[in-house]
Amino acid sequence: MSDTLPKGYEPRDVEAKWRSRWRDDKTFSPDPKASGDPYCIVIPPPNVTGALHIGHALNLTLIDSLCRHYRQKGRNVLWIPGTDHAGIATQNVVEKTLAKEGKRRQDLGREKFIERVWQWREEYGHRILNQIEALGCSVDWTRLRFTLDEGLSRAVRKVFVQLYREGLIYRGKYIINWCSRCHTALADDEVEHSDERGHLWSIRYHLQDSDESIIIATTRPETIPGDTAICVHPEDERYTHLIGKTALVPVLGRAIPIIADKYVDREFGTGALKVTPCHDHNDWALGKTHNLEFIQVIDEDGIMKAEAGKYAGLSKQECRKAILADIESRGDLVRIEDLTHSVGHCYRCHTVVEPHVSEQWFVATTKLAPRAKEAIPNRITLLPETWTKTYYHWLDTIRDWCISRQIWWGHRIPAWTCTQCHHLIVAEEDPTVCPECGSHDLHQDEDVLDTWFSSALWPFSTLGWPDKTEDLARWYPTAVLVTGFDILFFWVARMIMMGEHFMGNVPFKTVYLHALVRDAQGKKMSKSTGNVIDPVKMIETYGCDSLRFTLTAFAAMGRDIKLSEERIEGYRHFVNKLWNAARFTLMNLEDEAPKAVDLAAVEGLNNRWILHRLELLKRDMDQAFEEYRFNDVAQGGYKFLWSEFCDWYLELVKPDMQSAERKAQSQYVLYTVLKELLILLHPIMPFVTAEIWQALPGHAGEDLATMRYPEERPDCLRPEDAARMEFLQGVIVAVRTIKAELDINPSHKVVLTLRPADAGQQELLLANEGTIVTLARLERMEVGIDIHAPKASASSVVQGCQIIVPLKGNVDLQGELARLAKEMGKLQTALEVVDKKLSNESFVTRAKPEIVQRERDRAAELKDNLEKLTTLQARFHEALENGED
RNA sequence: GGGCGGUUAGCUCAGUUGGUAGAGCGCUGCCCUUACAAGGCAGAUGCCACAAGUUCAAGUCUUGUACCGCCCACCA
Repeated sequence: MSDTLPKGYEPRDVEAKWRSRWRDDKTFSPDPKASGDPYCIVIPPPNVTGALHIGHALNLTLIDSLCRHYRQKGRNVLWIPGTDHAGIATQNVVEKTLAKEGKRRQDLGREKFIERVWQWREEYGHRILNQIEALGCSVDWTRLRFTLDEGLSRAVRKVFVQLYREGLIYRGKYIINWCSRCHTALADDEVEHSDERGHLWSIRYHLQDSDESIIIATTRPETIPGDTAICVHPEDERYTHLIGKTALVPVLGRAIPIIADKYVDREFGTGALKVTPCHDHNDWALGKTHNLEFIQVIDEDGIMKAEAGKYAGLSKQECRKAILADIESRGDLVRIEDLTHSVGHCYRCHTVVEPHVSEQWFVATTKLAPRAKEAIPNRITLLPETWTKTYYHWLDTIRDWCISRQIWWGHRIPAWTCTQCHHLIVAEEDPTVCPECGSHDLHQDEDVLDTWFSSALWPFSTLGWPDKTEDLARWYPTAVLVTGFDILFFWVARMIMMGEHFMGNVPFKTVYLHALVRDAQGKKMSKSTGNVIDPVKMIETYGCDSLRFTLTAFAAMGRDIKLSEERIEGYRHFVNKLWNAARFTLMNLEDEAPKAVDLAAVEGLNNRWILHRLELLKRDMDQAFEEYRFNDVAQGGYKFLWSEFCDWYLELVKPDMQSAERKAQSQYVLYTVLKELLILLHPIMPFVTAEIWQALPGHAGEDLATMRYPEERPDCLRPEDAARMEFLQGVIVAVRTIKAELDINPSHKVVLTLRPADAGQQELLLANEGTIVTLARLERMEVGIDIHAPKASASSVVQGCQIIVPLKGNVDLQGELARLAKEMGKLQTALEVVDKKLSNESFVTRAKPEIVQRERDRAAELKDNLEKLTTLQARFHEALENGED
């Protein structure tokens, strides 16, 4: 006996031990020259500001299980870790800490502030990395990257400059989304819309030199000073006579034209619309097509500008009040209605986003979109497939991507303006002199790039691009991208665009979009709702493997995960089960590894059966990984370990351990099955499996993470033996059921009489007498096709074999009658169903012959079992009436 | 308005190519059988949302309906 495992599994110590071993040994740092097909995954880089949340945990667990699995399969696996500088988010965090000191970033100045952010990152930016490690991720720490590190910054510059030269990056004055709190432009998809209750004000605009007037409806009266037109539908009879006339802006009295455009919805409001090109996206478009005046009245801090006349200097909220009061006092406020309308908010700080006109940089994604669209499904497999339509739709309706941000933390835009001649220089290296006028007085653009700009380069920049590195040649394109569907547009689509453009090839061959993790009620987890499950806490409480197994078991493709702590607790039992199965195994092995035997020729139905099941499991799990059916991977392992290995095989093998002739080979089978099972489970639960592995005789000091997937053993596939085993299981279960249902104590040893259906069954039963006696807990058993049995017996039939348990003395005879009746009833209805099918002429002629045959076999068996039970029942009645036997 | 998903046991969900409905948790009863009481054994519970269609055969394929959820667009 070589029990070196402690009685209880202690995840904390074990996990710490293996984490440091994997780190110190650089176990997951592959050599690009090593053999094996390349398999690379880049981490979706978490924000440096971030703490590991349950969504990361799911994402990283799935990626890690893939990496570990394909490493076992002999692929040359590289998983690159890293973090994202997260421009706005990080700047916000550091600004908050500054605010506690009573300072603003402007007080420090740009340079000092950035220094401060780096300093913050040095201190706190590693938290998320430690958490990634705590989750057991097999990343290569020697290749750790950061979106703002030196190499990636070079990549960003090169990309920017090239796109600029190709005309795919341009600068221009456009209406963009402005967050006045973050003080920066936002891309369209950084704006989150939500419905809010507001008001719709109907306001009368008087016509110039006329008594006529027109009533418009608006939700934002504060923009009235910026009105430069009124627009109606060209076919709206209420207003056709006014088209071309001139109206006056309320209070300010400025003259504006009344124009017509089909864009106007006649049903909404009054059917007349005020046009404020500088403060509304649609009005901007109207302004462009109708060549209107552009008057900006709200500045980037939300303060009314001089153009707003008497309202200048007011906040936009104050202005709204003031202008409404003025309009009302003139009798031109016609109506106020409640209105629920959607309002855009900053995805970072949730401040209401203001449409704002300013000079910004754009990537012409409209030009890059077609190739990215066509990549799927031709060069990239998108899973689940259902996202393809959504992806296409987004690319079809895409607008150019606003990439400049008016913040300090990020990649500064490599563009300089000559203060002398205003020449614009875009260059990879900082220029010192203006090529036009020779001036040295150059001013770099103040803006930085959208964080997602550097993220878009992640799959090749992390591999060393723009240098021609060995890594890049070896591992690009990467194998698969695993991420949440919420960043399909932010990130995935843009990586495809950039990969195609700069590498001439897609960045990954497969995209697997996993679900969102929700709470038990299906609500999104959020700190404010207070329904978050903290993975770090879960790891501490239940162990990392429990958490990982739970997440994997629920990761069915295309479906959200509803998670609760109870489920994690539940799967901890599974970890424990594995641990104890291993302890049992070790207790039954010697100090040395058992001597190998020819597994294809091994004796014992138990051994042949479990080896057969193991072969099937190996195939199934491998296939499930290939198809990203993570839930099936987990379920397959669960079922095998618990329902087959523990519930049956370990019980079946116990007698062998007392048997001189069986012991040696059963020890080897037991050892082999456990070992291979550990390998199979390792990708999902790396720690507990690694710990058990090194405790196995012959494997001391070994690291399971470096072991290969078990070879197939086709000789061990024995469906006939599996069927025999199932028959024996059926017999054992039948006896247990009789005992349980007739309130016979399970430990009460009965004499079992078996009347097999044929010689084959008889032989099988006799050959496995020990097994049956032990597992059914018998005094002894008697076998014979016509063997005598007491009439006062409980009975059952399994595959035609009669199971007879004598009911001597104080037993519930009525109970047995009821039990028999119930069992026969079940058989009866089943038989009726099958008979009905078989008597259906068209079924017999049209269904596949093998299906028909199966039904016939089934009918025959049901009929046979039913007849036998009927006979047994008759005997039982006799016994009741006439006394014993 | 456009798109997508869901509806299966009390709860949470699996159900690959159509061929006898499954798991976990929970529940009931019995059992401390020396790996595990975080356990073992046995049991109960389903008009697979509704309707029509295709088919010998539908949880599975087609169409429609209802309810729930998500995404995108618009919202003066």
